[in-house]
Amino acid sequence: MPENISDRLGRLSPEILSIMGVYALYWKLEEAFDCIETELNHPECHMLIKLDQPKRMGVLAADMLSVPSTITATADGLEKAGYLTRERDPEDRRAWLLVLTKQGEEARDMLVSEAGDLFHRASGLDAKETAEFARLAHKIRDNILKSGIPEGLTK
Amino acid sequence: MPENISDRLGRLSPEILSIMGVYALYWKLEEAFDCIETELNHPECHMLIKLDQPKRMGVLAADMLSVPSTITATADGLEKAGYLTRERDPEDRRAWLLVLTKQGEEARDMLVSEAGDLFHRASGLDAKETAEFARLAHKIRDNILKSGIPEGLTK
DNA sequence: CTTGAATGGTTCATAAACTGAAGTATATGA
DNA sequence: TCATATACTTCAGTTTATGAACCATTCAAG
Repeated sequence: MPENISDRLGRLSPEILSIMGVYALYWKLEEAFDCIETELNHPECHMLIKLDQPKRMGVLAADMLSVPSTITATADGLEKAGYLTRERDPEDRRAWLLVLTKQGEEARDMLVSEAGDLFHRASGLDAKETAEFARLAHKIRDNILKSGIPEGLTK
Repeated sequence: MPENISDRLGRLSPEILSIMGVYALYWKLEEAFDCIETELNHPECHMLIKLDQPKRMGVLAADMLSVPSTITATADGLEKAGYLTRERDPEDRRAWLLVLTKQGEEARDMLVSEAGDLFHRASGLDAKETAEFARLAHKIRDNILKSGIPEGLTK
């Protein structure tokens, strides 16, 4: 019965098409994340990927459009499992820097490479299309982080 | 202190850039969804948007990369609130067709228009870039639905 | 027909994830 | 030095998602 699943979407606006594509990809990636590193749950994977360098928890919260308490919980898990350590930020001793351990670095490298692979398989895009998609996605992310942090749009 | 939030991502692969962009956009859209129709929660919004025509619950589950029990719960909420009705599919009386009511149609129209607006504001893309992004996103979604339904990759 | 297996949804108990409000410690400015 | 703001933590409560067992209908054989 699932013959015409990707059905007549022609009349939908580019914005809705974009949103549907983004949601499909997000859901697919989340689903696929289950199958690589059983040790880690989703938010831990997300945080690990973002820790390409030591970062303050507040920065991560902004980066992940999340709130401090969520970041605390996720960091707790990663710290307890030995993937990172908390170090006081010398520039502001109220803040913590999350620093990956050796184990954390290795897990992150693995994750990043797996995720790249995943994107490739899930999206089905070739190199040129991927580059173009990445360019636009990067631009979108910049715009979101720029506009999303200072104000709040509604709250 | 949040001066260099969108920091040196130059060395990240296009795949990771894409993923980060997709996640940022997804999270931003989800956050923004909170602010339009307080009556509806997120999964209900998603389902409503997908119901551009009557659909079977199984089709929706495939479409949303979800499982039947989740679809049941979401449909229950929408039905109880008067946005849709269940009708037996005449072609297979085991299956239900989810059909939007007048109220559901109106809510959907509003949502679709709001979501389009949201995408516009969140992404910051111009019309040409949006069209290109939509083209790639649509292609990605097609690929995911095509490959995602039959097999399962790992399970 | 009648039977057995497959399919479309539902129920329910549980787990995973997120959040806001109140609290602690440090910083900053008057 | 004191008041206020910031960075993070704690915790209790909500929301969301899920798998396993279940019911009803269909389909394919005999």
